[in-house]
Amino acid sequence: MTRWLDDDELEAWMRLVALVELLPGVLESQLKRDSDLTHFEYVVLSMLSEAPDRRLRMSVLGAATNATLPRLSHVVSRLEDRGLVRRVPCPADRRATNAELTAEGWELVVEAAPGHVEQVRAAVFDALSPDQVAQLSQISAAVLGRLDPDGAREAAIRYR
Amino acid sequence: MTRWLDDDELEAWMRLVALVELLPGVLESQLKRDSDLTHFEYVVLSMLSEAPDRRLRMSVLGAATNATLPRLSHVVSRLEDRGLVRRVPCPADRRATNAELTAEGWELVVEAAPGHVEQVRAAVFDALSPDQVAQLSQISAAVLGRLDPDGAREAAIRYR
DNA sequence: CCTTCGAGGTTGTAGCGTCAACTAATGCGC
DNA sequence: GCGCATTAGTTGACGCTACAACCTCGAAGG
Repeated sequence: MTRWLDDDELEAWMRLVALVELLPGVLESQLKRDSDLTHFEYVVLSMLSEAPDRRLRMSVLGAATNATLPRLSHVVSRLEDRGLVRRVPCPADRRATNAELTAEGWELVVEAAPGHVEQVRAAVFDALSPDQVAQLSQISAAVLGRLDPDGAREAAIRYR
Repeated sequence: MTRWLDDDELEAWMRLVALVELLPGVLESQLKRDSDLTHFEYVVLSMLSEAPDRRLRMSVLGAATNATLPRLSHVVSRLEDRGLVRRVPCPADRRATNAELTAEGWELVVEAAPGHVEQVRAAVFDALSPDQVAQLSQISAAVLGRLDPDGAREAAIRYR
């Protein structure tokens, strides 16, 4: 009945699972050590830093970072406590909240970015040929299409 | 100074991050719903089910599943409470502990496996051509080499 | 032997994410 | 304009993971 994975698929799957298990930890530890940030916190700050007026609506930010709203809300609260982000009620729609990067937040991302990018290079891109980068991009896109049939594709905001 | 990511790298990276963020959730929810298991719990049970005598030392199991020992210990405790796994002190080395799959544990994996494999197909392999599967395998291996310079490669125990 | 060091595991705590419940505001139908 | 469903977001409780402290056993050196 069940179509099991053949040997090639199995090997690919085992490796992908290992990658998914290990990659986050590697990113976290560098960011935590150097900037006291979670990778997800970094992504949030980074997204804000690229947005017009360094400000985004919670729901947009959530979609852009692939996060649930509760998760984002909690994280923004922590960042707010640290003075890196500010919550601003949206005048247009009074249900909505805008998250806005503070000056300190901006400084922290700017200072965290180089180390993070280097870590990403060291962990991922230094191991891949240009062809493989293109393949990875295609493959990820294809899988994302399955994982998240709707949005998430417009997370194409600049990451830097 | 810093070598930023070029456009292709950036796109690949954004997609990979999204994949790493979303894939676990998709796996978890199917397993949780159908078998009340975490993906990691499933992997643990699965590894045990393929091992000789359905038994492995904690440290070996930890290496095979890319888990830290504390994490594994906690998980095994939970599985033990549910009667799926049994801890057996190792007679040869009295520091060591063997985790052993119980009959109930075996039954649960056997019954959980088909649904899980189908989910993996639906989420990943159905989206990829055979060439892409091979590419993914290569790419993952290359990155893993950076993430985990030593072991983890011998996680080649059968997954089924 | 006896000491010391390292390996193998377990336990406690604190932090992050999820889920469900809840509040508040919008907009649609009539 | 008045309900009612829907959208936006927050909050609290619970579960899982990481990290650090700890304990026990084995092995190596003298």
